[in-house]
Amino acid sequence: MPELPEVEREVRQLRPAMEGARFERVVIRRRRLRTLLPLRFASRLEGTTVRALRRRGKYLVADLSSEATLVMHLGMSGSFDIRSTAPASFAKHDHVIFHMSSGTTVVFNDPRRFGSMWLHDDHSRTPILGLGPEPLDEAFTAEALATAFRRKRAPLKSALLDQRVVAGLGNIYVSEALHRARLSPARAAETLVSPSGAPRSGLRTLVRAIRETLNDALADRPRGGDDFRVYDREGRRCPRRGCRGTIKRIVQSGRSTFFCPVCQR
DNA sequence: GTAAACCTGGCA
DNA sequence: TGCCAGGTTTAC
Repeated sequence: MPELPEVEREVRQLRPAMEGARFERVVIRRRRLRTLLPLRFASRLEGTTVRALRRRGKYLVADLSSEATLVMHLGMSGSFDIRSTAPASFAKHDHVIFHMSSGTTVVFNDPRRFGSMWLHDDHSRTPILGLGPEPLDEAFTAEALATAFRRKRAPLKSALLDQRVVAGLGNIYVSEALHRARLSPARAAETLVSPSGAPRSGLRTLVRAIRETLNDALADRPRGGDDFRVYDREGRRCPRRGCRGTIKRIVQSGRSTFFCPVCQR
């Protein structure tokens, strides 16, 4: 469940267990995640304290007392379990276990193993380095997006999935935000930028729509099913007031996109 | 640019 | 059995 709102929720839940706490024992049950955890991963972590736990895009970032940084990504199916007592046994896909000095045990579970972790001494070559702006930060403006979209022929859908353009959007919230902005996912990104490089009005609408979509998702309780306007709603009525359209599913660069062909242009 | 690859599990 | 899944990277 991992786009920006879900990762943010994960970070907020982990904070009480991890911030200010020390890694007492780290157990790696499977080293081969999306990347291979280095041999000394556990020993380098043990004894260090988490100064702060934060989110950057879809990454969780722990700043450590050792000056190193622990970066974590949930992939498609990763999640953290917080247990107040050390579990007697582990589930099939429990890959990494943090025994914290706070007394809680944090278990990283990931059936598909698309998630991973990195431990960096220096701040170079971190996966978070190339990320675009945080969509909920002030730096995420129509002007900033216009720079990224200028002469970009890619459809809006794939342009917004590009984490270098904006960090944290995924397949669900791109569909949701584009519907809210009444923009077609197939439209070329560059059509929202004027020849001078200035943002067109649709781009301002899009920036607002992205913010609202993410803020709504953050305010809600965890996803429960019928929470989306268009995502996974092929064949259903468009939820926009007065629109008689039907939600369509198309495939763009190998991934499902849901939209209303009537009100999204 | 898009397709395939990395994995497992759930569902028609 | 085959297809689909909220991600990212690598390879045509």
